[in-house]
Amino acid sequence: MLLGRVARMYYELGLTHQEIADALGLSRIRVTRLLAEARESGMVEIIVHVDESLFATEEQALMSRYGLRQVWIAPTVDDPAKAARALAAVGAEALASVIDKDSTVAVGLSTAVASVVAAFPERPLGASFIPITGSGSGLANGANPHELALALAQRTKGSAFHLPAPLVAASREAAASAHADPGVRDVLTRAAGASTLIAGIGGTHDTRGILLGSLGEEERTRLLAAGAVGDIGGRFFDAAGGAVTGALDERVVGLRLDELRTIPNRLAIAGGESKLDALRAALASGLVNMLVTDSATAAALLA
Amino acid sequence: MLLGRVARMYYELGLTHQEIADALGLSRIRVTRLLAEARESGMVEIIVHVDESLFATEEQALMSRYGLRQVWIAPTVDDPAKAARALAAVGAEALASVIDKDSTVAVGLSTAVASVVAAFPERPLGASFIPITGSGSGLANGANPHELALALAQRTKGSAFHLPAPLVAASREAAASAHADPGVRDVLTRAAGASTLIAGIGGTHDTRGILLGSLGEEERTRLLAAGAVGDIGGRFFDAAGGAVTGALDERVVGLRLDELRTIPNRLAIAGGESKLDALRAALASGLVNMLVTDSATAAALLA
DNA sequence: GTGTGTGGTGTACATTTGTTCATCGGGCTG
DNA sequence: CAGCCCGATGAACAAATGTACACCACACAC
Repeated sequence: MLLGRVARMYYELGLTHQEIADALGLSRIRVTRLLAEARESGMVEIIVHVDESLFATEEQALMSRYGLRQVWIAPTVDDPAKAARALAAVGAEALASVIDKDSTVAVGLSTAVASVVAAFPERPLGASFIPITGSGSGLANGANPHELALALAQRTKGSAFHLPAPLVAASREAAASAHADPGVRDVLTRAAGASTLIAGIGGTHDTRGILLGSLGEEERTRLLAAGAVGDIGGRFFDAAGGAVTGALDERVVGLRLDELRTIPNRLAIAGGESKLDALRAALASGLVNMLVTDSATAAALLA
Repeated sequence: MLLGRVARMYYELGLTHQEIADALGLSRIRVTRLLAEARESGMVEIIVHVDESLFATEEQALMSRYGLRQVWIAPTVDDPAKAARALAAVGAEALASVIDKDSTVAVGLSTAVASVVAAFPERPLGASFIPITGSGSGLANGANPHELALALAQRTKGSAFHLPAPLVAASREAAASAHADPGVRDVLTRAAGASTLIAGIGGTHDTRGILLGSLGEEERTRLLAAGAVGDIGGRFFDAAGGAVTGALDERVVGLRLDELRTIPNRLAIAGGESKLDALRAALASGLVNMLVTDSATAAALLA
């Protein structure tokens, strides 16, 4: 109610925060916050009436080059925080355009997906969201797949599933027994039967990835030696898109790459130079068939 | 094209003017101006999803008190310039909601109408606009009724008529001969047959009105002595809404009050204490049946 | 009661946005 | 060709907006 008054006074009547505050007996800062809330909540909708995309030609080129269903490109910006936000905004747009109320969406774990979730507008699409991996134990908040699924479900007034298992179990036996749990089994089966996958792609060039950052040095060198160039949901793959198996892989709880491939719409979100090798492999091998990236990465993928 | 890129980068991706400028090789100031243009041109649309009006109860009260078809109220603000803009924004909304492509709109001359025109969004409604009075000779620009009609026609991709005559002729004979001109006759007949009237209301308490300000002291006292409390399009009326005739009235070129009354939708835009008496008379006598005003004036009209 | 957090609030500051003004160049007129 | 006007441009400034931080009140636990 107050929200609506403030929003209309600002956006329709062009008053300043201060003037609205004076008129309504609030503090300016309060008005500022109410306006932010009004935008967040979707009460204020800003539409730019332009049909064609910002990078229509590059998107077209990437689609035909790698046989992709759809590509979205965000402009590359210097400030990394801003770049992530821009990528996330485009990613949110992409996700929103791909899903509808009948969609079941498998949700991967990555910082890119996390920021897409944060940028996702509240809109009653009513889809279901299912994590494709277990949760990290001591991870920073917002970086658990079920948190992401839950947040998406809340924003779309849809439903979320929870995968009660760790992302990386302590041993291969522990992982096997987690997979054997009926609840886990059920959720993973649902995830494999999803209509859409949204996932980030981890690179192997730096140690900032959620998973890679948590591994020991030894584990990392073993992965690199096995030819790993990147991962989706903790499942590493090589330059040809083949699964990199081994000790780590056997401890991961989540869908395998061959299971992911059964999902019809597979949307990857990734940008930046460190992801290039991983992206090339994932795209060329058809691991994903839709892409959200930034313009510099797009150019590199086309070169 | 550039406009669209800039608008999307700003509103959809949340980049700052500076960042967009850097990315596109423009100066920041240029981006600022492009964004202003994008908003002006309607390329950027901002919708606040709130059903009820800001002052629903007051609007309802005014409607039943004076038997009006519709009332719109803008918040009262201290800064007069801002207050005028807020009133104009609400007035533009009101006008836009009242007319459609089949409307013929009779346009009165007043500063309030002029600012509504300035605030009117570009939208292809395609109505016709017809001035109800002649044009002032030496008036500041933007304050000629045919300029207002023309501007409205441009913004709605509609058509405008021109009334080639002075607002106040030099003598009653000159006014009569102007009225006798077939072109003038024709336009005034069209105006009288309009579906909608939009007009400001002039008060008699200060000399800032477009018309009143141009009159001599003697003329003014004569009007006041005759009981004039306000005017619409140069036609003064008394507290009962009756026409104030006399030397000035005979020199005015434009529709008479009884002719205005034949227009079905009669929308007045006026606010401020100096207009109160005029508004009361116009509303109570049914001279107008729709009103745009500010909240303080609304409260005074209800008291 | 005391500690401890949590949500809401405003102050002070940093950043972003908008506006004014002087300048520049290009085209038109005399 | 000079003179002039007009629109476009950016620099410099003013205003508006957003954010980090400190504070307070309240609730809850011990």
